[in-house]
Amino acid sequence: MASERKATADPARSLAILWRTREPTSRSAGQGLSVDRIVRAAIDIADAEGLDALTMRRVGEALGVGTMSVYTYVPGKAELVDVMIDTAYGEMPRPAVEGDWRVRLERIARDNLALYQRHPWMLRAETTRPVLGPHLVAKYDYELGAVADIGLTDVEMDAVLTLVLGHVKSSARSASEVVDLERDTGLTDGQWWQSHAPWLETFLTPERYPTASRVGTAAGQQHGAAYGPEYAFEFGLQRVLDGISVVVAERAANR
Amino acid sequence: MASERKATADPARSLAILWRTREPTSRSAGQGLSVDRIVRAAIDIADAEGLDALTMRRVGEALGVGTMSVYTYVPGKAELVDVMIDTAYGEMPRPAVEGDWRVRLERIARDNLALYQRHPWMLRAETTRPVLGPHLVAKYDYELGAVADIGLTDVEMDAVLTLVLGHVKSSARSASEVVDLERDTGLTDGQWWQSHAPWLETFLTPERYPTASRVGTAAGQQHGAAYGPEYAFEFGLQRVLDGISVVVAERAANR
DNA sequence: CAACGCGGGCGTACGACGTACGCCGCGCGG
DNA sequence: CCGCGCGGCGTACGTCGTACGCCCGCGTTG
Repeated sequence: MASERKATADPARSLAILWRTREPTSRSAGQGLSVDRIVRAAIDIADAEGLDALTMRRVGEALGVGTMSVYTYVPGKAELVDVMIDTAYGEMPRPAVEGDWRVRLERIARDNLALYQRHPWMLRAETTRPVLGPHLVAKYDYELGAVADIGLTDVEMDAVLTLVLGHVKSSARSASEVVDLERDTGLTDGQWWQSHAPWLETFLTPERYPTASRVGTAAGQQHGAAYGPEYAFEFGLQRVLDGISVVVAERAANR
Repeated sequence: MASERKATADPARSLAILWRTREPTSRSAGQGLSVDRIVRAAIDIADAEGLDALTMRRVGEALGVGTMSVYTYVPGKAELVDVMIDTAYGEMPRPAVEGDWRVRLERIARDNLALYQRHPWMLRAETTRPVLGPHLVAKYDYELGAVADIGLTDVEMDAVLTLVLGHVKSSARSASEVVDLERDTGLTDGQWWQSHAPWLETFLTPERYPTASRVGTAAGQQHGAAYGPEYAFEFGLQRVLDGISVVVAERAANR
């Protein structure tokens, strides 16, 4: 079986917790510590102060409990983060959406973007393959429903979803970087570009980098206008959906 | 100016190193330590053993030098990583490609994918906004050239590039996860899915998750056939390019 | 009703890590 | 030929994740 996975979580351990393989003992029922309380506290910390502030000691403190007590319910920090991620997926809405596949996919994209904005730490935590917890599976099932019955093969359906969600994640990451920057420097994105303008003019000269200097300036002003990442998200999303509609139309024609 | 940025690099410091603001002293010229040697050693370590193995002590050892000597040339680990990233961008090819914008963009996508496969640590390191080093700027300038003169606005050109590169990065990340998994568990991706099959059948039942179980199985078999992430990359890339061609055609018609 | 055993809770400690600080000793400019 | 500046580095501190073993109180059993 698995062996010396070191800096990374043991998927089997995470799965056991996620699917509640272990029933609560008579003792632990009621008050006292529990996986749920630990996960909730951990998510609160990460939401408020970021992944770097998420410390096992911090989690213990937040629960009024010794650091090592947390390890009674969770094998390690990596597995805790796995459970946090699945829990976050669990809080997403899954409404039945009126409209065609494009409307549904667009809705899914926006819901996922909102999730990442609510929990920016997910963008840094999801570095390894996500563990197949119950909420992730439910989310996957729900989202696949948006592209079912439009003539795609199963593998294509998966690929479409992967493409859309990948774009959302990229965009969310860009947006999150802007937020981080503002928090860390106290400058808005526009002010930041402006404060670096003299420096940029020194090195990013039109002679050396003709296209980059022109487009970079344009994109930078866009940022100053306070809707840089949002524009990239919207533009990219429409392009992706346009591209998907090409295959969908193809399949419909060949039916 | 900047202030208490803690776990993150000081961009001004990184920029100073990247653009060679400091000229080499008479003493340091010749043999001895240098930013270049440090960065080269660090990249070698990260390529071979991943970002987690990249330690200031490790870098010192690799150069036959005390740990703290590294700090003479580099203000800290975060800035070192910044310089590593820009250096990696510097080794990318920038050929003049024959063909239309689609051929050029496709080539760019493949070159970037190859970069991430050669340096998987970049996928985990590029979590904050990349520092505008000389090689990144040159790369940006080169890649913008692929979509210049096809009727897009400057902001749209930037958005197109962002979209394509975002897709490449997402795909590269998926592919890298598969490689990591194989290294850590000794199982191929297919074997891994197979070993979890009984478990999946227990929880991922068609009754509870009708679509997910069917599509997940199909996608899982695709992985077993040893081209999961590659397929997602190719499929997504063609969709993205299709989507871009829609705007391009629109612009051409309205000219 | 009493003794027991087990499991939740946790104090201490260890081995990483990044890096601040201050000391050397070499080699160049005067 | 001398002094000093700078490259090089040994030590040490604070932080992290977590292994290990102890304690105490509860639920179960005779």
